[in-house]
Amino acid sequence: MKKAARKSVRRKGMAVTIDEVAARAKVSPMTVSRVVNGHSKVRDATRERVMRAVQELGYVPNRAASSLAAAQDARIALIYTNPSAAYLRELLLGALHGAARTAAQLVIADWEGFDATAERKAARELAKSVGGVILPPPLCESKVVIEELTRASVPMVAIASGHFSHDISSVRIDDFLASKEIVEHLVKAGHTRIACIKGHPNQAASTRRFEGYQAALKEAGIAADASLVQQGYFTYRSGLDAVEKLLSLRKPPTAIFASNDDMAAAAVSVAHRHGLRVPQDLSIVGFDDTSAATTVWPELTTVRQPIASMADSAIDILLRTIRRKPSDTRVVVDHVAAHQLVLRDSVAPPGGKARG
Amino acid sequence: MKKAARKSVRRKGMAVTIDEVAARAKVSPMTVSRVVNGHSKVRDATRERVMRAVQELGYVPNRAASSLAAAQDARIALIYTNPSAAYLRELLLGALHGAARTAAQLVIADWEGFDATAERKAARELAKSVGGVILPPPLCESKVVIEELTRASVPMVAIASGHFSHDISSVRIDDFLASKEIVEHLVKAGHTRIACIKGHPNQAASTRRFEGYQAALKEAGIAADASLVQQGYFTYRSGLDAVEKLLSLRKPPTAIFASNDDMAAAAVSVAHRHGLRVPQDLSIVGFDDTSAATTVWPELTTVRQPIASMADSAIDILLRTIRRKPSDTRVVVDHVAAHQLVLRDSVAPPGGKARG
DNA sequence: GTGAAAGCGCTAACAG
DNA sequence: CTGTTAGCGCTTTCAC
Repeated sequence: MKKAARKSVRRKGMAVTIDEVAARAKVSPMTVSRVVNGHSKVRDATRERVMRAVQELGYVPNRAASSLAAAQDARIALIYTNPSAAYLRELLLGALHGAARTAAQLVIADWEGFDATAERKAARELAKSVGGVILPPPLCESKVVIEELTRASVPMVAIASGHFSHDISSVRIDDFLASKEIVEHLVKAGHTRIACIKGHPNQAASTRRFEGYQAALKEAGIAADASLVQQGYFTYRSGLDAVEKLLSLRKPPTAIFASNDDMAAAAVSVAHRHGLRVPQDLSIVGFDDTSAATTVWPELTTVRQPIASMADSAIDILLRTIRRKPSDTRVVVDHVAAHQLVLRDSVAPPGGKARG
Repeated sequence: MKKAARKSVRRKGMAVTIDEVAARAKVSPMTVSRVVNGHSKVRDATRERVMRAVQELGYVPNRAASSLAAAQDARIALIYTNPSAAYLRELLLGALHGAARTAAQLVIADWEGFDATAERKAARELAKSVGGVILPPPLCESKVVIEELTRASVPMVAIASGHFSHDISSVRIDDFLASKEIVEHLVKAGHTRIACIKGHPNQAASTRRFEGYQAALKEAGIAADASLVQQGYFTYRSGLDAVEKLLSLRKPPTAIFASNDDMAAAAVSVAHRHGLRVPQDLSIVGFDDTSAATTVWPELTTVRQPIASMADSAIDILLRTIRRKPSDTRVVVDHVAAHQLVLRDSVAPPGGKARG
């Protein structure tokens, strides 16, 4: 049997290697590689033979070996500062999925509480050790971070940034349109006194969402009422305060549009504290469709922002940029994902009657 | 200059390699490797020279290359079913940290909604592709999963399982003691009508926590009152129902011990809905110290279970087992992490007065 | 203590 | 369409 595959001297485990598969399928390892990675130029019969061998042997490619060989040493950083648990969970899950899919190495870092100096230092440090960076809000608005990373020519992608800046790539939804649609949903239900809890002022998405709210009102011919607009900061706590003020108004709103689910959940809590039923006495809608939306009772009508799959896409974009030859011109992409209205149980017509 | 390091033909990136560091420090790559990995047998002077070179060049070892060379192709799976967002966030963060530290490759999978058949199939599949598995509750109680994985001799570690079973390694806290302590805290504040919302019956930790509650009461000489014990399922929603029942009692409790933070947060919400102030009219404590505890107002007094660092430890244990020579005897470890009482603002003496 | 040689498992590049 | 060659960057093994 001169067909014997290379002998492994140092192998510890007993994992199946590409050579064993190749031997079994009677092809070269290279062909196996092509089949496994879905390259096109392989005859169907060959492909099938290889697949069968893969199946029979239970072959799983060694990520370490392929990244090494492909020189795709792509380390990608995902840095964050105090997002809600539900938001970070989505972000992490999506990035992890993308990293597994592409064999990228994910580096997670918490930059909570960094001032500009610390941010600059951390960014400089980061630039030395990774090939790309994912920037969720509010870091994607940080001049300091973008400046340092740009200087080191480390590709970045802003995720859910609310707008496209031409400086860096971004993966986002159309926040304006999304919030306009959900406020229109409230209008269609018959509401005219619709309050808005704005998001954190340091984030562009907050502005977009507020503009969507204003646009929906304007198109419906509803006059803007400044007393119905409260500043929030995307946290549950800030939502508590904002709604407390709203419900203490002489003429309180019949519906509340919160700029994210956490604040909407807070609204439900305060409404109950005030003895109001949701949605009969007060309709409430959120934004993002994180798990916060389905945690509370009643479950929230909201807009789905597919954060996990956005993070996944972000990794693709980064990898594409990293693998591009340096000679290629720099490309900045703007990926706008689809949002989706999610109708649940927190909206009813005004006037105390439950929804049909 | 015949010192020139190996020429790289296929290298895409510009990352610093071990050879460059070696050249600069005038030692062999092997010595650099030893220094970087903290092996002992290196002269101090040499070590220092290498460290300086590493520093100056900004060298970061290539994980892919080292895992490949060390044949530590350790793929570790973390599978989960519907934990709360806050819980999963901690789990993910910890596992990610451990994976980055050790160059293990993390595989995350959602097994939500699998029946026994699907679980068995998935476990069999998983066994073929990973070297170790982390099992958070309730999967760590799944006979089917443990059976399949044991049969394939894939090392597992149960995390936060509530007890040690001798079948598989576990990383946990002492749930009994932890809950006993927090209930004692309630007792010390003067409460005698202390309710308990139990956790999901499919998890051993639920039982331990309930036993801790009972023990604290017994030691304080407080008679058990079955009407003050409600079944919960660790979800916010189940907490809502349980507390609703508790507060409708002719003689409602003055304090509630919820078996996790999500249910405690639900308790706060229901209390408010009933017009009760927390903690003046009702004290509430949780368990875990996830972000749910600090999201609500007032912030919850709870017991900290260091989930993230437990996940991190789990990876270490798995790796140690995986790397052990097959000839070594099988070792099952029981790692009990320290819990910690976290005093915040949700507890006051009974009788309507705020805490000093 | 330190170094030289020999791969780990895979894939880019180039033949055929 | 398929195979051959030559490594990717690191660590093991075994000399010295």
